[in-house]
Amino acid sequence: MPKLVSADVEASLRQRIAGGEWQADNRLPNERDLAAEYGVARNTVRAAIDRIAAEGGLVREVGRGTFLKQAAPPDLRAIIGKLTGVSPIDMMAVRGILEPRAAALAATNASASELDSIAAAHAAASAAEEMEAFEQWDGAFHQRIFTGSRIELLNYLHDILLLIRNQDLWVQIKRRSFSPARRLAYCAEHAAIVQALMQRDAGAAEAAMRAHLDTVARNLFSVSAAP
Amino acid sequence: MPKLVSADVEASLRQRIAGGEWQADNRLPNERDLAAEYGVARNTVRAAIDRIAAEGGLVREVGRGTFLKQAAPPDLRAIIGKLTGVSPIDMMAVRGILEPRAAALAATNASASELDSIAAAHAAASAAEEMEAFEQWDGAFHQRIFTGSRIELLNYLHDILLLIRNQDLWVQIKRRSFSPARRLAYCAEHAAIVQALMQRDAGAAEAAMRAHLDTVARNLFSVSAAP
DNA sequence: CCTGTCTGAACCAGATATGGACCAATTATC
DNA sequence: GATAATTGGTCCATATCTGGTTCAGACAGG
Repeated sequence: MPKLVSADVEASLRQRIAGGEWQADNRLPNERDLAAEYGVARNTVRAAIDRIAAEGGLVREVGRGTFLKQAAPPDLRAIIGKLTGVSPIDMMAVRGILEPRAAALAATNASASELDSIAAAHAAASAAEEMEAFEQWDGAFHQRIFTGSRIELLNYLHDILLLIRNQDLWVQIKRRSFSPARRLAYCAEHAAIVQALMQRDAGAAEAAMRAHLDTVARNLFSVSAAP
Repeated sequence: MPKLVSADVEASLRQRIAGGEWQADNRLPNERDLAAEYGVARNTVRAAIDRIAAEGGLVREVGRGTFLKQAAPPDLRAIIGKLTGVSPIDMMAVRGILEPRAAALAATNASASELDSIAAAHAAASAAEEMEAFEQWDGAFHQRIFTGSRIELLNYLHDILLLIRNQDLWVQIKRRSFSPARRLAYCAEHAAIVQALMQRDAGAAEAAMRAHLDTVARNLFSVSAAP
């Protein structure tokens, strides 16, 4: 039975914090008292507090105590939960902010092999006949541009956007807007981006990406797909 | 009839998992307890769990236990893990991409009350003497600009950035770079942003935000804080 | 007899918990 | 101002809990 005690303590503390138990003076009981209260060793309580404090919800000060931060930080899980309900309009707006800059950064920062990898994804997408295969390589193309930007965090944010993009509702929207003619148009725009990247022309890459996203947005939100 | 015992255990376990018996903490009883509960040898229980785990429904961790694998998709978990290790340089690069655009959008999209709320956060930050209070209002100031952009997804992405910003390591970096003189400089730059927003001047808001982030980045990455 | 399953047991290695000690910074007390 | 008490920070040796592995033997069915 007595196993993963610190996880239990952690859960209990989180609950009590959320319940406002110590909001009066923003101060938690000291570690020794908490350990006694829970009937566990101090190190166990410390492990639990460590995990909560790592997320920024608590501040510890030697000789003073452990304190609540005034504003509780948003929980990542909750954020992700909200992300699932994001509208396609918002999605394209954010892509319109991130991707042109990512392309510009990739033009200057990407290694030669990264550029090759981007070009390869473009080639594979161009060769794809079916929508599924095209979608996959299109996703890889954009992903690799983010990788080429050499900004890790930017890459992670795009991972999150990809999660949204792969959700059912989004997939349906994409399917409705898909047509062979549009696929060809996308490939031509991709080619322009690749060319700009290869020439290390940041401004051109940014502009080409912006034009591409404009096209995608226009197609996504038009009433029906062209025949 | 000692036959098909492990199959029975397997079926029972599957049923209990599906029934949500252990969803509270995602954790199954340990193998020895399960064996005792079913009146069976531990090896038998292990064989049953082996088959369930092979399908990916369970994860076993030596020394910890056997857990249900249902929570977040694995790629999401990976993203969460990576987010905690992001470098400050990356962080500022991404802020430099997102925030000026958010400011521009807020200049055109924010409601009057949202603008008031932004101005209020600026005023509170200006009035704050201690670093902690200033940090809090500074965070609120930037957060409210994202809210004013009226792009939900942008707001969520900033939540994620805030999460990183509230982590221990990041807090230490900020503390090192903090000084009263710099706080005053930040407040002056905030004032310029607020003025541009109030005048609904998207271009000026974007430029003011960009200048502000440049200052912040320069201060963060300089060797030491000014006296 | 041979095969497959279950039993009961032992031991391993990794993760966690314990109980204690000492340190360093802060605060209260004299 | 000196001293003591309080509090978080760090470390350690030890114990316990957990899944991982192996083995010898029992037993049923072909």
